[in-house]
Amino acid sequence: MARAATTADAFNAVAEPRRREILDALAGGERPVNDLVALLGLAQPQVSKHLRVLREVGAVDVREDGRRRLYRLNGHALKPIHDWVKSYERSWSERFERLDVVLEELKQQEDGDGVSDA
Amino acid sequence: MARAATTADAFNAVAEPRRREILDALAGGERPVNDLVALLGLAQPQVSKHLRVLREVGAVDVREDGRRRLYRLNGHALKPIHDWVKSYERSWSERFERLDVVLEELKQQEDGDGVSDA
DNA sequence: TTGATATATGCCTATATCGGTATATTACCG
DNA sequence: CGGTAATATACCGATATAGGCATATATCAA
Repeated sequence: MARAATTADAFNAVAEPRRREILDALAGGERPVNDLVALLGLAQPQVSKHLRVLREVGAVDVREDGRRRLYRLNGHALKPIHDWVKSYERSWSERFERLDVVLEELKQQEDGDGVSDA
Repeated sequence: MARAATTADAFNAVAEPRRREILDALAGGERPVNDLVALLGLAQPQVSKHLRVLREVGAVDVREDGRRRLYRLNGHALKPIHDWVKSYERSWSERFERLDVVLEELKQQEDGDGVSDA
């Protein structure tokens, strides 16, 4: 079996740096494909392909405008990523480290206080 | 060119669901490989391979203990993911939507107040 | 109508997977 | 020492890429 399809979920779609760049560019607002081509310095077909992947996982929406297609960010598709990674925030956040210290102290007290059902 | 290596960065490493499961399991504390094998219901070699990928991006650390190897989570490697995805939080968070409303109102007032250099 | 512009798609190649199975390596036990 | 347990690695096969290039499609302009 090969690796999961990039269109399988947002995690896979976003693993490609170019696609993250595209999303970052779209964070500034709706844009036609050629704008992205110029901004990212990629070939047009590649940009279209990346946009297709992002569309398939729901990270962008398209709107027709004459011969142009305007792509818009739909950050909601990224929520699962945020939700997952958020639970690891305590690993690096000083804020959470302090919280852990406090909780540990509380636990020590509790143990010492003999909060048993005796 | 093929897809980027899973060891290229945390984004790629974490795109694989099994590896996320492994990290989730390690969130509970240090564990030997066989524990993970049992927990995830995967074959041992697969677990070892996934652990290798996670090690290469720094998401886990290993410690030797006799013939076992104890793996430990190193969530710090996930910070870049968190940092990136965090900026999209406003896309779905009601909290940020309300903030946007407030900011918009402030902007309206400012415009109406004629804060010009005239 | 003819041509130019904007975008999507098809085809090709090289590559890095991911799972499965067998095996090598190292440590522990009697 | 011989055997078993714990883990890593090698090899294989199938597959889904990602980029490059050509081209189809549709819209606008003269």
